Amino acid sequence: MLLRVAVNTPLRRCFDYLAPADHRGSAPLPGTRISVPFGHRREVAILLETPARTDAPPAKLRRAHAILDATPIIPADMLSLLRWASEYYRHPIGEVLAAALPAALRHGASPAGGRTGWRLTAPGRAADPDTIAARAPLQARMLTALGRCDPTGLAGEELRGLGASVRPALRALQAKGLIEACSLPSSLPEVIRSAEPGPELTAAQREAVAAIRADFGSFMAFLLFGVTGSGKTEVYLELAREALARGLQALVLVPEIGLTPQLVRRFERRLATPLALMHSGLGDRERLESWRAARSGQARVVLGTRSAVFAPLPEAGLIVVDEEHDTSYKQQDGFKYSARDLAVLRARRERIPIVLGSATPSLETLHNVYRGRYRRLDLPERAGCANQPRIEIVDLRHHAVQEGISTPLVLRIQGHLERGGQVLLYLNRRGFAPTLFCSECGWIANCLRCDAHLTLHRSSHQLRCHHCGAARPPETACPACGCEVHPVGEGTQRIEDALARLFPAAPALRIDRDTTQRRGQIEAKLEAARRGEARILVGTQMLTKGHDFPEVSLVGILNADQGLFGTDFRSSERLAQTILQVAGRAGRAERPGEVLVQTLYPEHPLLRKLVTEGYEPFARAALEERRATSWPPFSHLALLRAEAPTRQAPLDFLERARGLAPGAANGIALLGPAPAPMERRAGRFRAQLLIQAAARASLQRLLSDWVGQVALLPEARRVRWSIDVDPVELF
DNA sequence: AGCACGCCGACT
DNA sequence: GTCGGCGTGCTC
Repeated sequence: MLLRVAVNTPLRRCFDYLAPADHRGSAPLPGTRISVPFGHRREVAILLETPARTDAPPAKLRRAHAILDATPIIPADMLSLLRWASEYYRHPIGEVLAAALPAALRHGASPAGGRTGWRLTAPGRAADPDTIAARAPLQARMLTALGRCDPTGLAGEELRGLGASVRPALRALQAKGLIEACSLPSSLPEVIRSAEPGPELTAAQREAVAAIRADFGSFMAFLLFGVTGSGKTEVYLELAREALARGLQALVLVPEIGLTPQLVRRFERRLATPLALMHSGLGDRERLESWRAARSGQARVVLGTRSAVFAPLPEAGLIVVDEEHDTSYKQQDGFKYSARDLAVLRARRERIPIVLGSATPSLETLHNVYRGRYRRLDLPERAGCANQPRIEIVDLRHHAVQEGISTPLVLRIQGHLERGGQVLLYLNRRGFAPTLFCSECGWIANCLRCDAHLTLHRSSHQLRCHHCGAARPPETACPACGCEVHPVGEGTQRIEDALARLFPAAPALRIDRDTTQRRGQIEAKLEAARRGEARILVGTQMLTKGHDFPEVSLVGILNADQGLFGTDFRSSERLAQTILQVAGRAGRAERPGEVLVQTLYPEHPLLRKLVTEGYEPFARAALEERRATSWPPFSHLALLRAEAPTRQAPLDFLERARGLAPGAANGIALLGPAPAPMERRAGRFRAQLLIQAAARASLQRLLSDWVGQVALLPEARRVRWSIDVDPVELF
């Protein structure tokens, strides 16, 4: 019997093995774990099929060590989705499967049951801890503790509190036959008895729920297009409740930064059901626990970030993707999948409805609505009678600006503070100033390893590179001419300083990656902000995603221009989404909100459209622009990237790769090779080749042969390269 | 990607 | 005489 398996390696192929010597009976099913010898190592591989014959030379064919599961660890439908994704994103199947499974399962953990722990054996129960207390006090304490929890047992972590070297003590007790490993019940949190009632739904919310409910049991993709504050989460909760009532599981995906303790508590309280959480902050053990809870059906709701799209759900009934426009759904390294796109595909294959929620949907999703692929549901009103904030543009060419804050904004801040409102200022730049500059000779503080300026961080007295992390003390004088150097531009630190001078009576709070490095710090800060301890909040992205500040009545966007003329075709879409997401923080309670957007280009047509007419007219205009210029969603992209310690190697590799591609046919254009917009990063030179195709199918046809050939190029060995299908970042 | 093999410089 | 630099080749 032959076993064709996927091994966790970057190789773009499968490997065939003979069944283990002791194997009897029928063939194992695809998705089963197989322990195999691989080179000089032992690997846990995943069975893909049991072919009748193999092309492998007989001399190389080896025997698998063991078949590890009686039933597949990956169900057939998930395995098929993953194989499809491996093909579509051109990523090696072994790594795709590895990304979809908790690492612990590749290290021999059991897919079933609860956590492993320790409990007393019969001799252990009979033993008297006091007899060993003198020579082995830790072992004695363990026996006592396990005696109290007999026969359930205790987890290793629970025993850790008893002393320093827990592991050897456990091993000694096990060797004496006093304790044994056992399986513990799952550690899901205590379920709250009764679900807390939610607010009464608005008419629009009720309509949305009814429309989606009518499609339970079949595939349909919905765009829940709800302005910020319209209560999309209430719709998700109601739908999840409906799924639970029907005995189905719900999968809720949120952006990286959106999975906050408040959101988890809200789901727990309102649904009164065990949740499985899946996010990057989990350890191997916790990840395994969540995976088990989802797979056993014990968890009825799975709440997670990107990778939760691969959660096993035996009774899947509904998928929700909140803030579907968020770019964190696209994995940026390794297996570069889009969790949002795979979620839609998963819903289609499992014949269940999927809800994509956003106040600022991606142009791709809107395009799918306009051409009838997705059904649209609107939540046009803010829940709880708050009005939409009014957005105004401040022309930076016609107003004095001190430290990045224009006079009209200063006056407006003053007004709102006097009336007791809270003010939020958004600036997508950390640090004190974007760089240090000599006005005599033009010298600029540059990173030695990147094509980037160093950012001045005054509080830590450092120049830091935000791209490679390098840091050094700032120059006191220009190294080129000896003249004085000055910080140029504004970062959040500098704004914070400026505010302290402009509004000494109003305490300000800065929230960015620099002030919230420790875990829980951001929660504490947000809580302080919500309690109104700070009158002015200054922050980056972190401040804007999903957090509510009911007392904020004025929002200032300090540097809109970065997004207006960015390097890629998505810049204006991003800017619009950022402006509206930040604006959404204003006026959530009864107070109407005001938003001021500072710009040097108040006449920019898309910005005007956004401010005067709103997101959708903006989006329609932006889509027209995309159509005219043949960018996605009116074309389909793949990006071949390469990097190496020399400038030439990536370009040579990409040039050879380009030469392997069939000539410009089938509406396919090859753009490049060209150096990346930031050519040098962390000491490596980067370049890229963009493939643009009129149709997804022709792009896939090209990639299917080409990527394999590219991988075999001798030049490929001299660079680090990767392919990104449907790239979100073009640098 | 790992990992082993292999072939040339500075140390005991 | 060996430790170890990273080029090259392989993983059923």
